[in-house]
Amino acid sequence: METLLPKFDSVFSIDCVIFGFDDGELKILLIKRNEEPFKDWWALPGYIVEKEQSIDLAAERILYELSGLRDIYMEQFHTFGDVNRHPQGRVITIAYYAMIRLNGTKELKPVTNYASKAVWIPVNDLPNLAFDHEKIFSRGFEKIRNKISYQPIAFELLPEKFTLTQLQQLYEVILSKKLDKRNFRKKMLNYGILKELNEKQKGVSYRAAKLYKFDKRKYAKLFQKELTFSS
Amino acid sequence: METLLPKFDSVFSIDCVIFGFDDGELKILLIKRNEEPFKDWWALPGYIVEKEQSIDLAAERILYELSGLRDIYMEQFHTFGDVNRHPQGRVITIAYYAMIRLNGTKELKPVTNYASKAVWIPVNDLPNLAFDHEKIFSRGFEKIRNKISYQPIAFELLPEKFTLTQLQQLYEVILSKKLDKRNFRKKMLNYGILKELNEKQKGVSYRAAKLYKFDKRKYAKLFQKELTFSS
DNA sequence: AATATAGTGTGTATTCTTTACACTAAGTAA
DNA sequence: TTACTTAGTGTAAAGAATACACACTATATT
Repeated sequence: METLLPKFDSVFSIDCVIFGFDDGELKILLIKRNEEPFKDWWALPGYIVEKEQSIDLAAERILYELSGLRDIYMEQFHTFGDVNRHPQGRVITIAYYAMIRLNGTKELKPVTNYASKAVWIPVNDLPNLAFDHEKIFSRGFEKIRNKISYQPIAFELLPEKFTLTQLQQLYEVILSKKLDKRNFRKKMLNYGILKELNEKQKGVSYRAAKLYKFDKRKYAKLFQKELTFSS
Repeated sequence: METLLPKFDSVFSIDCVIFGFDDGELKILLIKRNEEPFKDWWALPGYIVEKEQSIDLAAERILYELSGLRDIYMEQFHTFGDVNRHPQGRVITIAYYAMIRLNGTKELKPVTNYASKAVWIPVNDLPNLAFDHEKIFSRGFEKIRNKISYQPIAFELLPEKFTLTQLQQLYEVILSKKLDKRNFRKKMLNYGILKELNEKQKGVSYRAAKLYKFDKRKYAKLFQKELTFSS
């Protein structure tokens, strides 16, 4: 039966735009390529889909192989299919994004040698990237910027316990815009998806802020409501 | 250089979910397949991407070949890549959607014989579809339902001149929900993106309604504003 | 000519949400 | 104890969303 399909040499690949937040900066995960083409260039972690692997699983595998990161929930956001996007032939790439929390030092270690290293780079300070990866990144950034305005995705990027100021800073970074402190806090607290903890920030040389936790259960409820439309 | 890419027999395809609105019903474009596999089944218009064609252009071409429709602006919404979604091998499909206005009788005529015919079918009355096309359709429907709540995409589906009642009906169909007439009209008129015409509906056996036109220029302005976030 | 029918078109009060805006409180460091 | 830095807080005003009911008008029917 296979013979019925018209064929030409073609390949599917996956590229991942993985966001992290650290030090007040939004970062993405980049690898240094250790293969032609674009050997020694910076690139999004990405590789070729295997024959017997669904694209979602391929995405997980590829991210793991190139960075050592596992169990990251990624979501597909766009497929890039320009004819000449890859110098070696027709490669269509399916782009995924994820947001993860950087617990201080999350170890990055490629487990294949397609990449010589993997590092977090601030989005405001990106080097030139291989292939059309700058375009892919931009689209991914657009995606989360858009999404954050109707879903509180920011929590995925923060440590488990965070201050309201940290939360606000993250919104400001993603939206590229200053927000009013009082209104921001009022709104966030009103959503009722934050749990106030009996703990305070430590190690700061000024008044320590209260710590909060994201309440997933309440969020699930709220979000259901948000998705309905009233008369 | 081509030889560096690891290969297996694989194919990209495009599938299109094309929405139309007619007679108070939301419809999609289906074709009757004239090829194995799934010969004589209903399916979304879709086919295989050619070697030297970007996926966006391939989408246009494929839609044209299977339905005779041209110059339809389609947007990619998801890529489906389960290993066994196609019985003849590994086929990853990139799904596009569009919304178009059915000017009474827009002629549908496949120009290849991959399809024996193309027709509009109400979304509430779909037959079984080939491959995983039901899944693809659902996802596309979700997409427009979601989108309509923050962008007035409904205009793309209506004739150039329409009444507020028609507009409301379309919203109700897409959202699967009744809306309040007074509030709906107030809101729509408030957006300022409707141009009232000096014409009335004709051929109805009751009081004729005013006709309106969508004002694209004002919409562009409004939409820019919507995408910004205030403090 | 009168009437039935079916959809058009309209206003207001209430509640909720969003915005704009500036000072005091608390903790740390010298 | 003072200087410094960030945390934390309230209110008034404007705007948006909701709930809700009846008179008007064009046509078709008798």
